[in-house]
Amino acid sequence: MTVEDKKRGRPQKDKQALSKELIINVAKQMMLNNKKVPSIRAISTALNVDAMALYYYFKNKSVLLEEITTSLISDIYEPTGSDDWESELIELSKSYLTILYKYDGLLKTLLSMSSDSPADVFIGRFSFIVNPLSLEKSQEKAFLDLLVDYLHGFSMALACNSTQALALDDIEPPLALLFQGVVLQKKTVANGCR
Amino acid sequence: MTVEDKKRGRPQKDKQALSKELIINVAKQMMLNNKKVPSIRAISTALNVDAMALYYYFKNKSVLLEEITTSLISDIYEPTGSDDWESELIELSKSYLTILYKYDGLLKTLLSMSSDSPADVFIGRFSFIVNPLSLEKSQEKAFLDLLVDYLHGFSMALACNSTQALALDDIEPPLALLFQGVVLQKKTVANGCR
DNA sequence: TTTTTAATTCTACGATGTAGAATAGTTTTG
DNA sequence: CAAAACTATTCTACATCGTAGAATTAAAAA
Repeated sequence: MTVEDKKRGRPQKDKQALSKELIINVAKQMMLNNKKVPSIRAISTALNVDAMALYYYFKNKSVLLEEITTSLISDIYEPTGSDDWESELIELSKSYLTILYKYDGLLKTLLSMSSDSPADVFIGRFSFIVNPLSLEKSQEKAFLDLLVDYLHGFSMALACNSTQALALDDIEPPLALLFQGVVLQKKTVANGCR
Repeated sequence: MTVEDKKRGRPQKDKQALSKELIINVAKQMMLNNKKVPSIRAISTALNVDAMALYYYFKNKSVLLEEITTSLISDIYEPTGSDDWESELIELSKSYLTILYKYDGLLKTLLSMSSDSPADVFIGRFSFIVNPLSLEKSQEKAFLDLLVDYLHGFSMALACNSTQALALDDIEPPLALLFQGVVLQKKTVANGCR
């Protein structure tokens, strides 16, 4: 009875607002501001709505987080089609890391999602970029696995090392090593050097 | 007033038990059994002690987790000194992953610890194993960074993919790629192949 | 013997996720 | 047009969590 005293029941048709999109957007904004996953109550407060209202739109919190995660896909770097695959991969990696960094706490959600996750999009774009290398299937898989798990690990390290500032460029030497490995492997096979 | 009704105050000298070590050991065992970080209350119940008793030994839960993490160091593979650095690194990596897998939820703790963490021990043993390669400082760092972050990422993937069984061997192709990169890089420099 | 210190339990608070019911509009149906 | 069904919301309540602070009791020191 302080100031607010919301009326129960379905709201009148005029100014209802509240929708999946609104909830997701507000939650995303809170993640950006507070650098952590907000509580259901915090989101609902920001929306000026009862906490349980969110459960009309999402079965539970983890579904909400999954949908937030899915909605991040559009932020992932879109390869230009240039044949400078190394630069393209670096660009892709950095944009992926930036997302994981900005929306801290979503990595676990992302990894436990079966599909529609930014990881899948990452994989698709990786394949596209790396296609001109015409690597063997198994080689490409090893390359990809090493890369994505590396990025996930790096992103966790970023998130935990609160002392350090974001040092995205730190991925370059390891990536360079990785790329050289792939390149040299191909060249070696090609001209018989050993 | 069910059955138990513990006496308050300092216990008599005879059968006190309770110590840092006991708490840590019980907590570790619970992590192994339940595959997750136990709550303070759960640990104290297992110890048949009030929850707040644990706070006499640890400032807060995260300190307890840090000490658990530190205590895992002894489980990390000790290199034999063999000059087969690739096998040694694989062995080291697998033992590290096994720990991270068995004690799920400790990765975050580990990453935010400033020292005495298994990661530091890992780094030390890595350096030892890789020493005969006499890599340049920056090369060795890139190698290490790529490896540890890869392992951390892989371990997260393991922990999240609850459907799959532990597939430690899946790290071998990526590691092979990584190793080949390092090796070929050296050979190339050595005999001028390009 | 008194005082201090050590080791414990009790009570309680503020988060958190969320189940279940009450409520009040809106839409559909007879 | 009234009744029934559905939709979208608030309210109340619970279990769990970490942990602050005080009370309590035994042991150790003075």
